[in-house]
Amino acid sequence: MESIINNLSVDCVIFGFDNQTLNVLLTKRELKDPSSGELLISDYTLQGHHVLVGENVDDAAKRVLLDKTGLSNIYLEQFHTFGNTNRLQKPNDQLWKKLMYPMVSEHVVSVCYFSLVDSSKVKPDHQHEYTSWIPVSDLPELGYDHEEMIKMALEHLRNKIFREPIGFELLPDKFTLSELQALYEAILNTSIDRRNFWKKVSQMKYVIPLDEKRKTNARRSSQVFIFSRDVYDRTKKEKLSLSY
Amino acid sequence: MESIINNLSVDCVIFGFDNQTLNVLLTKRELKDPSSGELLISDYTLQGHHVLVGENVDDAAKRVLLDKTGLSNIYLEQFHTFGNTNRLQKPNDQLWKKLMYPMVSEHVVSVCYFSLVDSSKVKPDHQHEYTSWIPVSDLPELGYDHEEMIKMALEHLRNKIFREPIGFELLPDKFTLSELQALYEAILNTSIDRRNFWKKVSQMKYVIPLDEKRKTNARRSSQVFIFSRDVYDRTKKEKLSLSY
DNA sequence: TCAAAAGTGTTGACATTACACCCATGT
DNA sequence: ACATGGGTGTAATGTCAACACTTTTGA
Repeated sequence: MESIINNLSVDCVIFGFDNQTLNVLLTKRELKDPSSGELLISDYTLQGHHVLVGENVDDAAKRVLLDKTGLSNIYLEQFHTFGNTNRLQKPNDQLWKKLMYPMVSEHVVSVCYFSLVDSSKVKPDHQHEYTSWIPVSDLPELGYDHEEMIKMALEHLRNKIFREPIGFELLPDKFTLSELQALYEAILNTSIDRRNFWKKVSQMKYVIPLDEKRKTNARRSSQVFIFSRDVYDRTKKEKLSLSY
Repeated sequence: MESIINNLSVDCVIFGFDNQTLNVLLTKRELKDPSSGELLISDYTLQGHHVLVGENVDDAAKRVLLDKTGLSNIYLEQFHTFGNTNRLQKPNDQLWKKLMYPMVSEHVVSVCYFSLVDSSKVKPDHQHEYTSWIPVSDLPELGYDHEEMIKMALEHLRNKIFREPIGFELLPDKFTLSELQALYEAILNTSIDRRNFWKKVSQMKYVIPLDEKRKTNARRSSQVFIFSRDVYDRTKKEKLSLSY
C-alpha cells in the first residue's frame, strides 16, 4: 500500500441526474458501540481520500472518482480548497478519527472537486451498500465541512452552467429536449418556458438533432439530440476571435 | 519563530492599477555565485509563504498580503490550488531550494489567491528594492509555476469583473468615470465606447456621484464618484428576490 | 375525441451598439 | 480659437420573456 500524505486530502462532490432530481453521491458513515450496540455516529460524507506520496493532487481526485464510480475520463473540476484548522473538530469527526485514523494530522487541508456524471453509467457494483445517490434538495446530516462543500459546489455548477455546456455531462449521450430542460430546471431550481428553451437550444449549433425519435411518456414521440464538443470548441473560438 | 507546514504554501497574485496599466506585484529572485560573481538565478516570483502550523490557510494568505503590502482588509479570493508534483522541478527552482530551503518538501502544494489593491495605498517601505509592480502584459521570466498562476488569476479577474463590482477595489475611493473606464479597458484589453460606458455606469445605483469635481489632465474638470457596497448589496438582494 | 406533451411563430420590453452632437476650459 | 476630454441624446439592432396556436398519438 502506498503511503498517504498526512495533512492533505481531496474530496469529490459527484453530481448525478436521474431525469427528475439532481443528486450527489454520498457514503454512509456508521459507528456502533461494540458492547451496547448504541449508534454513536450515523451521518454521511463525500467521496474523499488522502493524496498519496508522489501523486499529483488532480490525479488523487481522478483516483477517488474511479474507485467510487468505476468511471474515468469524466467531467472533473477543482473548485475550492478548504483549509481551516477547525474543519475536523466536530464531535462526530473527532470520534471517528480517534478510532479509525489516529495518526492523521489534526489539520488536514482538503482540495475539493466537483464532478458531473451520467448516473446510468455508474457501475452497480460500485454502488455498494454504503454509497448512494441523495437529492441535493434534501441533504442528510453530513460529517466534517462537507455540507459547505456541497453548497459551494452547487453554487459553482449553477454559475457555470450558464456560460459553458457542462450540463450535457449529466445526461446520456442521446437525450431529448425535455430531458435537457428538466436538468436545467433541477439544477437552477426554477421553471423555464418550454418554447423559449427550445428556441435557445436550437440556436446552439453544438446541440445536434439526430434522425431518430424516441417514445417517452408523452403521446407524441420526441426528437433525439446529441452534444458535440467539437462543434462547440470551434464556434467558441470564432466568437472569441470576433470580439477582438 | 513559528514553524511552517513543510508541504503547504500560499501564493498571492496581487493586482494593482496605476491609471494606465494593470500590474502585478513581483519579487526579484537573484542568486550570485559567491566566488565568480556570476548570476546563477535572476527571475521573479509571486508573493508567497508556507502555511504555519495551526494557521488557517486563508489567514496565511492575509498574512502574506500584510507582510508584502502593509494592507489588511482588502479584496482577497482563493482561486485555485496547484498540486502537481513537478511544480518545483525547474533548474532554477531546484537550485534555489537546495541553497535556501533545503528541508522543505519536494512536493509543495500551493493554494493560490488573487488580490486587488489600490496601489497608491501600498506603503513605500513595503515596496523595497526587490519588490515592484510589473505590467501583466509584459511579464518577465518567472520561477516555479507562477506564470501559470498569474495567467489563471487574470482569467478569473476578467470573468468576475463582468458579474461583480470588484473593479473598484483597484481604484482610490474617489474616482472619475474615465479612470474607471481605463481600468476596465486595461483588464479586458479592449476599448469601450465612452458614451455607452457612461450610460451603463449611471444605471448602477451603487456608483454614486459626489458634489465634487476634479481637474484631471482634461480641459474640463470631471465628476467624482464613489462606490457603495451597501447600496450594491441591497439592490443585489432585490434582484434575486425578483427572479423567483 | 380528448388530454398531454411535442413543436412553431408572434409580439413587446428591454439591453446593447453605433453613432452625432454640445460643453467647458487650458493653451 | 481651437483642441481635448467631459457630458447628453437618439436610432438601429439584438436578446429575452410572455403567450397563442398547431401537431401527434395513447387512452
